[in-house]
Amino acid sequence: MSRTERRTVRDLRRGHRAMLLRALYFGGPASRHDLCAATGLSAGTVSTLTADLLDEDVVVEAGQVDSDGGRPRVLLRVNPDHGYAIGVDVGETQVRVELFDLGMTERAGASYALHSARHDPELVVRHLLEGVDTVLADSGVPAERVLGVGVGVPGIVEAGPDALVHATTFGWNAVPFGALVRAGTSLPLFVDNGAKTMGQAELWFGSCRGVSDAIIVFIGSGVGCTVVADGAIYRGSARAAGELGHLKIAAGGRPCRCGGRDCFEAYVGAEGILDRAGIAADSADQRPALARLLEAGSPVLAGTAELIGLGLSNLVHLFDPERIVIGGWAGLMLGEGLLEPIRAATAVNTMASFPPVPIVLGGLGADAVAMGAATLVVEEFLRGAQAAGAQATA
Amino acid sequence: MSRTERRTVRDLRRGHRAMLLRALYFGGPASRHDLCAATGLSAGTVSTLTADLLDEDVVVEAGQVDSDGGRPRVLLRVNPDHGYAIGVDVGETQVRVELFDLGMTERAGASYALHSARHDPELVVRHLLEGVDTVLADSGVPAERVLGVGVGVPGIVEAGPDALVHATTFGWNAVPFGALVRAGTSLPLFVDNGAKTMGQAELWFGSCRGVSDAIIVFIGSGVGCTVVADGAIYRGSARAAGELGHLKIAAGGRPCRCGGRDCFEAYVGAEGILDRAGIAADSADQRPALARLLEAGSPVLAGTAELIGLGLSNLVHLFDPERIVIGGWAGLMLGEGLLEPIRAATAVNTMASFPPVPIVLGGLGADAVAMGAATLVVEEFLRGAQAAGAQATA
DNA sequence: TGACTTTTTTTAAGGCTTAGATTATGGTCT
DNA sequence: AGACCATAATCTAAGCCTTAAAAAAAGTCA
Repeated sequence: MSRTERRTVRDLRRGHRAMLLRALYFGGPASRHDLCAATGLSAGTVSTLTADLLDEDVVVEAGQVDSDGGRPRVLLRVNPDHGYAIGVDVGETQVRVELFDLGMTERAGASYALHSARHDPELVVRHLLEGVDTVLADSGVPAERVLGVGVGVPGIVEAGPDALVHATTFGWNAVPFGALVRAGTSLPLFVDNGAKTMGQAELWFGSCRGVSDAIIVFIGSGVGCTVVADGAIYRGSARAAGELGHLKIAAGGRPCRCGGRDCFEAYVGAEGILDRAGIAADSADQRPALARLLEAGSPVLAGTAELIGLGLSNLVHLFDPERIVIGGWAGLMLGEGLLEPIRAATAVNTMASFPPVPIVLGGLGADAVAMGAATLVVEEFLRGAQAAGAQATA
Repeated sequence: MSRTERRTVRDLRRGHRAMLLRALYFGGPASRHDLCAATGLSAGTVSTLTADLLDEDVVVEAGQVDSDGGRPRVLLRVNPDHGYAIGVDVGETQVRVELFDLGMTERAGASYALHSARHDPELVVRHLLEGVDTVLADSGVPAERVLGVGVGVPGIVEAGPDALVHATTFGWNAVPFGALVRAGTSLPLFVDNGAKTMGQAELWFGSCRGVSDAIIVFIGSGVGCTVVADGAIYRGSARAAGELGHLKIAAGGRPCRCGGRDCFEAYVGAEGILDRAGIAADSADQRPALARLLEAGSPVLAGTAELIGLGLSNLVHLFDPERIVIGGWAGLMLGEGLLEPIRAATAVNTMASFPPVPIVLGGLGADAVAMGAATLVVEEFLRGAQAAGAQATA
């Protein structure tokens, strides 16, 4: 039943243009000849398409490669200064705003601490807007060259212009986050779950590069995940897929902050782990508290690895991924010491007929959420690839 | 990263042709004018494409619709006799072979009983091949008009020409099922997991018609499921996705026939239910035994509904479906009396931020596996839509 | 019978890709 | 140094495809 779109002969060109741009973006500098091989297009088509892109300054030349007996090939690459993307991580402890060029080099950043029970949407939005102004000023990038702002938030983000956010841990219930931000800026806006933006960052630049079926698990205070199916993020019918944190994994009856019981997150999220170890920590203190716990050792940790493995085996059975990545600040901390037990527990709980699934740590650190949020903007750019000005004023 | 294919101007026509054929196949009889609206193509294109299809006898006229003041529209539909598809259900208790025309009307069928511990691959293949000969003879359809044979088998089916099958319950470990069948027939062959073929049948003709994100749960002796993502079946990296049966759901420690513990199937599959109720039944006797249990009532049943609801809530959290369908012979039997408790248990275990998910029973009965297997053949036909002869001899 | 509707087919125009020919650019051999 | 070769990039002619508009077909209604 999968929908196929009507296509005109011009869509071919648009599609090929996007293909070429993707190949150039992810395939580093390449000559026109290389692009023929990468895209399967003929030399003539590559030639005219690249001429367009060069004209528009989307692509620039990047030196030559000496040949051994022939005309040297001219390398091309996406112009990193053609446009910029702002990524925002709305986390439990802070709002982090970063400005990237198209090459995903960070040009400026700003952070605003949040305190427990002070996750007022208006405050968060004020921080966000101030952050945008700050990174623009610090980097000297004019606003009209910014292709958009991507935001990663906790909880479920409904589709639609208002981007309604449901985040139980923030006490947000259908907060029109998108509408609030749009009231303060005219930049194109993209809002998604933070675990998903992290997943996209790992998919594009981290431990999942080139993998087409993968799962990226985010472990912070809470737990979420990104499912990558056939190279794209799987979102489900209401953009709520991947709510790994509230999977029911055991019959111990442990209450979860979502109001339910037996949720995965209540056992293996940082808050859950600390609580099970008898440590009460304010959200801002969880990182050091977890670090101390890991250093001191605790019987809770072995059980945590077991439970994570159990959860991951469920993901393997249902999604059959090629690879699993563990990220998020707590996930990265846990992974340092517990990766082997987690791998073992996952294997034990997985049927033998499944091929063994590599489990690795995220390669981008804890900043991946903001970077991934910026990739939402770049994704749109790669799809359409209009000139920067045209997009910003649309 | 999602791959885009290079396309030539002729691919446009091929794509539009397939689009048109799909619209006609699923949209019932329609006039050329209707097809313009359905596909978005211009009248001219629809006219030439349908002319081709009529020439090739893929499509036939199906009467006229009287107009009120204008040229009457000529209705077109896919020619049901243009080709035929054979679907095979390799189940725990029998091998069922059915022959369908393109309109999915059953033209002939044959069954071969299997007995416990007699799931020898060679025997199954012999039954299958004999069944194919029988349905051809009974229906009078010449073999060269058969577009292919689709087979639904238990367990995991690896991609590749040999179609290696791993089915622990049959004792099959990497059985080259496809190779064995191909040795006995030259018809195009499609092999997939039986739960997935059933899912595709429900998606095309049953309780999931027109739904683009759904989950179809198969409950028989064991348990499996089909994940429909964006109108297509989600298969994962090794075609093993959707192994719902071996999801870990509780910490009761109940052993599963897969060798693991706490598997969903060990609790809510027919075998598991009967076992928990203290009834030992040979695979051939499970249906009547379960029927008796349901009639007599048992405290095990309420718990079963609870556990099914728990499992379904996990699916909701991870996949965010628009709808859940319960099928399979045991699922349909359980659903008659337990659908409400299952719905309630699912809702209780699902976070409030999820929209409520309708849970319904399969609409095609227990024969859906074989029908779905035949749809694998039709799916290929709709993709390429070559003439019947050309495909069979390829 | 003639005006009006609606459906289909035909026709002219414009765009796209490809394959092959041509031009550009530099190395290699004598 | 100059002729010749190899590789890269561009140009050109040919073939398809879709669309929009015009024309034809087939009825209804006054």
